[in-house]
Amino acid sequence: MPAAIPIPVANSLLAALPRAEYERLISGLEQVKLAFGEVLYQPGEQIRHAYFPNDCLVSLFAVVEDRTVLEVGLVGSDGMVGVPLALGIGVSPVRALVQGSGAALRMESTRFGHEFNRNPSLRRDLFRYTHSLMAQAAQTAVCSRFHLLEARLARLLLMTRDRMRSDDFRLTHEFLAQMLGVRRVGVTRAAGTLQHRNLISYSRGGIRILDRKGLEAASCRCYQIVKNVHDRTQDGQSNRKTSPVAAVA
Amino acid sequence: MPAAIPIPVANSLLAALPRAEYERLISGLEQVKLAFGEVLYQPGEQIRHAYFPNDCLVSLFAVVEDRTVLEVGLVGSDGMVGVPLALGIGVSPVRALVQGSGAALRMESTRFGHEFNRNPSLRRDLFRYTHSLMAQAAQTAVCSRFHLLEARLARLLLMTRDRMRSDDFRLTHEFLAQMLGVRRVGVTRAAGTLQHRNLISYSRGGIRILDRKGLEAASCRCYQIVKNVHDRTQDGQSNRKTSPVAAVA
DNA sequence: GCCGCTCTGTGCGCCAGCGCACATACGGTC
DNA sequence: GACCGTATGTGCGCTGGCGCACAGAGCGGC
Repeated sequence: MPAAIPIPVANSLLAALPRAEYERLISGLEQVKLAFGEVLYQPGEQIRHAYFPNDCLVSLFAVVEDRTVLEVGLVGSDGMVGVPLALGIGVSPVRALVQGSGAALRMESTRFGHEFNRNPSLRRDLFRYTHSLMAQAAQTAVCSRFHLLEARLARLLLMTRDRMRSDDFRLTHEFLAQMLGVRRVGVTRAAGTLQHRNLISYSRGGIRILDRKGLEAASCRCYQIVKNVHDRTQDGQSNRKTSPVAAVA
Repeated sequence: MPAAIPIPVANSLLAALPRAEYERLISGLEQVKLAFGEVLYQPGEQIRHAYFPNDCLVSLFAVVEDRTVLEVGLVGSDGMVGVPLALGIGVSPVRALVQGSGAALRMESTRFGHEFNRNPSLRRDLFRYTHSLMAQAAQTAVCSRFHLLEARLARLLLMTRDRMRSDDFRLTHEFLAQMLGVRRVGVTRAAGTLQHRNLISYSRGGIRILDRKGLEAASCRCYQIVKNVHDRTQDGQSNRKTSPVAAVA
């Protein structure tokens, strides 16, 4: 795909790149459509591509056994799937699963490694994003240990909203249950309560957020904690001139 | 502390450095004694130093509220406290608390930033270590969601053992409870069972592992999963000649 | 050798979420 | 417009861990 053809880039990591670096990168990027349920990585397996979501959503799952699974990260147009590549690691520790279908740009792993080394802005932003993902995983751990399902569900819906940049999206109870590491029935109950409180409405695989503020109030603090880290580390990302890799903020 | 004076370095990250890079680093390192219970970082606060444990042990906690806390990482002589610095971040998302007193080397944050940029071997190893920590956090999340306390306790003891390089260590039920995010009484029960099975023995703040193999059998798979990632990413760390930052393994 | 502090042990009622089983409702297909 | 697959809703008994309260037991200090 020649660099001359403009590709719509909603992905913030790519959009924040200075023109020169962006131009250099774009020739290695390939536009793909990711379908719901598609598995991008399996734990322990080689990472083939880095993915930059444009309008799709990818969940990262820590896996014990095939059904014993918990979401530890959620990647939308704000990030990249494949951060281990930025750390010089070629094997994924998690399962990456497409939760909302849509478009993404991807780059083959070894090529990504080269571009990454040559592109200081990308490097800086990706390190920041990696940090934000770590914080997300850590907070998920406490959260799922201590908080009630209803609050956790609210948090998950809000996180999904932020990454989809939309108030309604397709998502079944079954799938939400997997992400939260609970039974489907548990989600049905919790979602029922939220709907009854007029915070959301849903039917057959579709969810709509009616009252964002209310949902935030119903969620646990973990939502804000993670969001704060994310906002703090991701802002001021564009228009930088110099980009020391490890400048201490 | 002049580079000429040899400091005993048990820390694997430092020990693995090529002589030249090690020499350059050592002058910025200061030896400190870390006392049990000392808090090195608080979430949201500035990171002042990077710490390289020699024979102490530091727990990383994700925090919701002051008492609502879960261990998401355990750092011994195999690693470093302060990995956000390697990602260009100056604020800690977690609480770092000294769990086993002992010696460590530390370096002031901004200086660390500079050395880190100049030192390709350190950079490579630290990125790998960062990845290993991420995997640890992710696995902790699933683990504490799904596994029984007894198995989780066994896992924690094994992880402590590996990082202390010793079969007995000082650790109260109260403290173990904090790490696991459960009541002290829960730990007392679980530890009682493990002792009754002759896998460990303990009394008043001291724990000894009697049967490592048995304890592994009693623990959940998470122990091996995390250990595998760690071993895989950390081996072949010494005697490298070239060190591309993001070589894809 | 006594005191006091910290650490460990036990009992009891409670509850969120589990596993299982089954009932209902929506929506696309032919 | 009948059918079928998928999505959602309800009931019930079970259990791991919780919160609270208190009982012993080791160890250091004086």
